[in-house]
Amino acid sequence: MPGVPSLDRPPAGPITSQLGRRDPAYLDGLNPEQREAVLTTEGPLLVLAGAGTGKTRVLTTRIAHILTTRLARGAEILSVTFTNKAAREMKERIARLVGSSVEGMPWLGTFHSISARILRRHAELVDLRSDFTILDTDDQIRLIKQLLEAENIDEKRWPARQFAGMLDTWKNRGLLPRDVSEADAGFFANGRGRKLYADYQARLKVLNAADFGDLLLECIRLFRDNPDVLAEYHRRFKYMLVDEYQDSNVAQYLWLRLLAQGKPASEANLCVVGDDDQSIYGWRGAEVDNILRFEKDFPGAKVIKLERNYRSTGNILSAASHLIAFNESRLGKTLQTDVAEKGETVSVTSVWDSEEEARSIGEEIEQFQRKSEPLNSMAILVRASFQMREFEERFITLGLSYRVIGGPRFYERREIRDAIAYLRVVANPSDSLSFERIVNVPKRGLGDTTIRTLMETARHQNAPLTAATRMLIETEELKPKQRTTLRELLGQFDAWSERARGIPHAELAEQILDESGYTAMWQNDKSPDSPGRLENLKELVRSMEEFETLGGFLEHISLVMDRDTVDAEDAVSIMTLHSAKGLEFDTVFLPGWEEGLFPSQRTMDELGRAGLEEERRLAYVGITRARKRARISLSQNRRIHGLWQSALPSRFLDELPADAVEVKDTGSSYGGYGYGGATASRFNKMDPFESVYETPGWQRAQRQQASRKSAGPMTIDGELVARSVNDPGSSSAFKLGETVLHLKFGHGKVSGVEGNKLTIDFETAGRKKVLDSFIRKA
DNA sequence: GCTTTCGGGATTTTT
DNA sequence: TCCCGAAAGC
Repeated sequence: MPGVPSLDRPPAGPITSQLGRRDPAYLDGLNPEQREAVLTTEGPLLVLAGAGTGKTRVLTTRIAHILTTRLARGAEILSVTFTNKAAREMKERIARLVGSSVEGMPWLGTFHSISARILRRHAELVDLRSDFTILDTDDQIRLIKQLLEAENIDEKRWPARQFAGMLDTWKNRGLLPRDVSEADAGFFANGRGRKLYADYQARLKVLNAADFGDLLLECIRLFRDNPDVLAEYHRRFKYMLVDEYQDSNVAQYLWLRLLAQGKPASEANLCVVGDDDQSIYGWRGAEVDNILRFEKDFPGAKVIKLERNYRSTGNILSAASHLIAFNESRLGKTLQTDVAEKGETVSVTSVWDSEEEARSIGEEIEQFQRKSEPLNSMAILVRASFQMREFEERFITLGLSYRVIGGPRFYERREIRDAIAYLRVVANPSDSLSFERIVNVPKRGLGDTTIRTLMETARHQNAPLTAATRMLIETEELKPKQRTTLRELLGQFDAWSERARGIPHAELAEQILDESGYTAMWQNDKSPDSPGRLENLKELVRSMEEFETLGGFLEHISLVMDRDTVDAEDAVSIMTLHSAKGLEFDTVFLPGWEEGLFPSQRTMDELGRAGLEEERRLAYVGITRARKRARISLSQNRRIHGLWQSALPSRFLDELPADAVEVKDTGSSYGGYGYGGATASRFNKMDPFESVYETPGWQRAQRQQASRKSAGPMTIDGELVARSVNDPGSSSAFKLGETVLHLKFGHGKVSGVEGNKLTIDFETAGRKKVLDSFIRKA
């Protein structure tokens, strides 16, 4: 192991000096704070790592340090991440540092994969068998639908999706059926929410299954009810590390606390790393509070702030820091850079509509491309995925290669889930849900009636679906045709299970797909996406080869829903702000900075001030993704759900520091009479427009104006929503030739009406195209 | 049992 | 506006 310090050093005591005269190579290049975070191995430690401050480096180096100084072996370190991607990355980096394989770190993984591992070992203690199935959202919803039907609950009125969402929320909070308050559960299906939850859990046990939430909850139950088991893990884990701690939810917190209880809280060797300013998953149950109160939970915890940013230019950091400072609930960090160069200013560009936004960003990208900037170094980060389409369309026209990150995941595709269902039944014939999924896929002439009979028998006999089917085909209960079909299908499954022992599982999968008629089903399908589906199936078989056993592959599938898109092609990335966390690019485009879209109105409605702060953190995440250039844009008009809506500039724009920001105006690009300047005004304190339209009075006026128009536009936080141009009942209240007043452009005469878009000749500003919601009669 | 049509809904997303 | 998922028709 060249370059790695010898393994027989004495355990590290307080900091460097005892490590020997010369520091080990892995500490090279760490700044003092990072180094301290690595070397403070004993006791609780909170590392607050701002964006781009080398968080992952600290984590991996810390583990490398523990390993090389022999404080613990790999198997004695618990290190938890949220995503499989992060876990994979850490494994790779530790391997690079320590120079050996990572096989020795069995407890590095996500909360869920580690929980699954623990549960399989002690399954019988939580009423499961060790081969329990892990349900994903899709399975979960199918199961809930069955329950709703059994309870005679109208699925139209009480959608299974909604209940799945509630279950998720409860499980995130660590609530069992008995803990759910009536108030919480009561409204669903007229007070049957709690019973449904209990029924659902009972059903899971019958199916020998656990959903994602259960992986954690059952683990918590296991630890609480079996102190001896918990003690075993206390002895095992000498060091615990948690990445992205700001994203942890209540259940994960409880899980962690139990595991940390082996010692008094003030002595726990627990290191959590995170950034309260990057907590963007509150809507999914993450509790920023976990990180905010770490010091209370673990008295005497050391807190180390990493504030030196190695990623972005001064202007970008200044913009991000200035913005995030508007949040009240934060621990407070300030990013600093050693680089004297401030770099390019952050630009804010106002455009007429989202089409122009896509066009101008496309042009800019082409310019960069001409200057030999790789497309890989550029990204477009949007708030909501519907914004992506406009860019895709534009880039296709331009012939600009792009890739969409996120989006429908590979393992969620129908053909993949079907194929997996076949494999699951082969691996575990009592997997009723999977059997049910594919029993009539491809179509085998088994309808509702047949399947219902199967399920009822299974319920009466308290047996898995396959076993029930086996029984039924020996009776006269089914029609001869169906009986034969089922007998043949079961025969096929028997044959496959038999073969599973003899041949490689990838090969087996191929045979199953062919012999079941599944491949043929898509080959005969004329729809345009069937070739893609066949391609995906091939890809699935290919990816199976990487696994030793079928079981190993299926476990991976259930827990690792992401797929590495190792895409060599040079392309611009398009993704949501959420999926951009943890990534970085030279140039980042941030479109759609408009009130209602970003910050999202819905978040603010649902979570109030906390929601606004989370949106602001999202903006912070977005800006800090940029190394050299951040380009913000906003559109004055946006079509959402087919409705034209006028938009006000995002309040976040006001929170950017004037000296790091440059306001551009492409108003002219809309046929020469674009409605530009409104944004500029937000940075120009002389302009009356800004001061006026933000006052409560102006907003009230707008609201009144809105309510006066019958069936008129809705009000969004005091802002008028533009009406559809196509809506005949909503032609503008303004007439040609009428004299009007615009808050920015002053007096003018209406020279054109097009739905609620008006062309107006202003006395001073000339001809402009504006929305009527910005206009008052003079 | 399979295909068409209608209606409702429409952020962010991992495991 | 557009897409997806459940009832009606063949």
